[in-house]
Amino acid sequence: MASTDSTATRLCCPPLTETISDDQANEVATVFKSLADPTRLKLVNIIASAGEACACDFPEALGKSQPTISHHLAQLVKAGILDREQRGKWAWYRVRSERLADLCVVLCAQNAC
Amino acid sequence: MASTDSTATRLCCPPLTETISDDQANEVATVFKSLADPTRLKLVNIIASAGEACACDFPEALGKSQPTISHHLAQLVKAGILDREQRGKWAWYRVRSERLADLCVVLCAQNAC
DNA sequence: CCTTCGTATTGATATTTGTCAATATGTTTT
DNA sequence: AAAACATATTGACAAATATCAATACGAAGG
Repeated sequence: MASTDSTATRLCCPPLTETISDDQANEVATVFKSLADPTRLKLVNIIASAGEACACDFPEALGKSQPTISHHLAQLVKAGILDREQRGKWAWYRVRSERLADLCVVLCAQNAC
Repeated sequence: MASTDSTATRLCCPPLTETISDDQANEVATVFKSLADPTRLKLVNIIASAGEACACDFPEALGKSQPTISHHLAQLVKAGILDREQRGKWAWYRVRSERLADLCVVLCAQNAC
């Protein structure tokens, strides 16, 4: 039996009593996958630390081709990690903090906190 | 310019002022990668919710072959997510909560909280 | 309208990855 | 020592992925 005491004060969220479903596992894995690449992590990090950032700056900042950057950004948007906004001919990106927070909740549910 | 107000009370940890290094990005990406698979997520979830679990139960529980399970467990151990303990002929696994908490810190550093 | 320029898509390729059958390793029991 | 059983490793293969060159799309500005 598990040793979780459900009465204790917890920092984040309650521990899971049931195991996650196939759908949940697939969904969460998809989001983790979007963060499981150094280039995408750096994109998120740059955008998060700047508040928002233009796609035009990433190829030089990361030493990757424009199509590669575009591909990674699209993946992050599809996973719900980034928001995209067109401004004239430039594309600006922001981090969706709630989505990152969702991941924290998942981690906490595995007794991370 | 970023819109982060460094004076505000924060739940988890301070926001990053500098972007992460190549090494950091590679390291964190590796750990996220270990969680970026539905089968591995379920392994972690089962082990976390039970406190500890024996490898012998996973093939049936997850509908995957024994070598496949063994491979996934090895990846999680290598990434530091699981601890392995040999008991007689059985292998028992536990979740390394600190390592999951480390990921929360990374997420929080991207303004997740 | 035509050009320019930023971004997205397509096509191609090398690498990585998830999976299982077959086999090896290692531990316990007889 | 030999048999039995749990786990790990090897080999093989299909599928997914990261990357870039070439090209297409779309929005400003002349």
